[in-house]
Amino acid sequence: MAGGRVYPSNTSSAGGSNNLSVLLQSQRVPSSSEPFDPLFIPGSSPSPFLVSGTRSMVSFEDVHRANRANRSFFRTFDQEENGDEDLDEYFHQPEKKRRLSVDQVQFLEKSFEVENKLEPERKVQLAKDLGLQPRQIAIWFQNRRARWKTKQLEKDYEALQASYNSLKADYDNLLKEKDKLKEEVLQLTDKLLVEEKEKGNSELSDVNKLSQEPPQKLVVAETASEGEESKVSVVACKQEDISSAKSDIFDSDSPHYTDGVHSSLLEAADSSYPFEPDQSDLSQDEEDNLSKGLLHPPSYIFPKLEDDEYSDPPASSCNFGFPVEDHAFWSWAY
DNA sequence: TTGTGTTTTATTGCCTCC
DNA sequence: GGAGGCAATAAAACACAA
Repeated sequence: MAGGRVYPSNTSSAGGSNNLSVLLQSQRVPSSSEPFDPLFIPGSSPSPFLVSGTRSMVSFEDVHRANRANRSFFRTFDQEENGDEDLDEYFHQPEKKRRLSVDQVQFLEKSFEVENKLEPERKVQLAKDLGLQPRQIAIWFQNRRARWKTKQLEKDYEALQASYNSLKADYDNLLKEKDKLKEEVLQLTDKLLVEEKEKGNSELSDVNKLSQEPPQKLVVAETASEGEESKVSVVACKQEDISSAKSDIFDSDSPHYTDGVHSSLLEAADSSYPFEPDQSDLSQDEEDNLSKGLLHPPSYIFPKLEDDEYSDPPASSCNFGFPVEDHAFWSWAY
């Protein structure tokens, strides 16, 4: 026994049987046709249940008659009591567990719905009403609470799973939307690059025509608006990405630079700069190469080449025209 | 009929509360 | 320290397929 607790054995009539149950046991002579009538003692119980100890020898005419077809412990009793010769063996064999009747269980269920905890008074009252041992009532409530807890856990789990599935669906939809937007941004970026490239080509041909003119003409390009400058940087950045060879343009270690000063500028200042030779003879491919920066870029594309920016290309040169603050966007998009 | 899985009843040991 | 609750578990009762 746990903790010195002494429980009257529910499977032993010696432990918990009262006088009534002893009387009932002694009178128990069920027949296969009417197994309960001999057990019925009119007016002997205030409740429809009259059980002797754990054997659950019930004599409840009302409930019994209403539930003859029900599977109850009476059926078990009937099955086991098939003749007088078995009776003696039955009464001497070790007590077996008997299930409560459907009506007893219903009664207990109703009581459980009202309150799942069992106060001592209620326990005694239920035991009286059902003709069971108070200990049986306590055990039933205990087991019933355990079942309720298990069911509750299952419900909680299902609720959590439903919530998770819903959230995951939302998340998946957001991911799809993000990919869609990402694709859209790429398409728009490409479109912008193509436009800038075309614009660059047309301006380049203008420069080629003007290359014979004094250098102060180029200053006009240098004083271009800030918006135009950023657009140009878009082209420059994309060029970087196209080929590593092109990065030489921005590399301070590149032979194209002299002490951080782009040679083209120095050469541009020199009227003898060989850039001038017959620009009109440039093929379309060469012009493309020029616009892609494969050749020395014209100063109007890279204004202020003398600045330290060129020895150490700013991060913003890689922002595809977006301000630096938009890096958060790109980190999100990629 | 029998083997097997599930449900129900009951026990045990530990813990908390008064 | 006793009463009662709970988790783990045993064991009987039951359901059901083969």
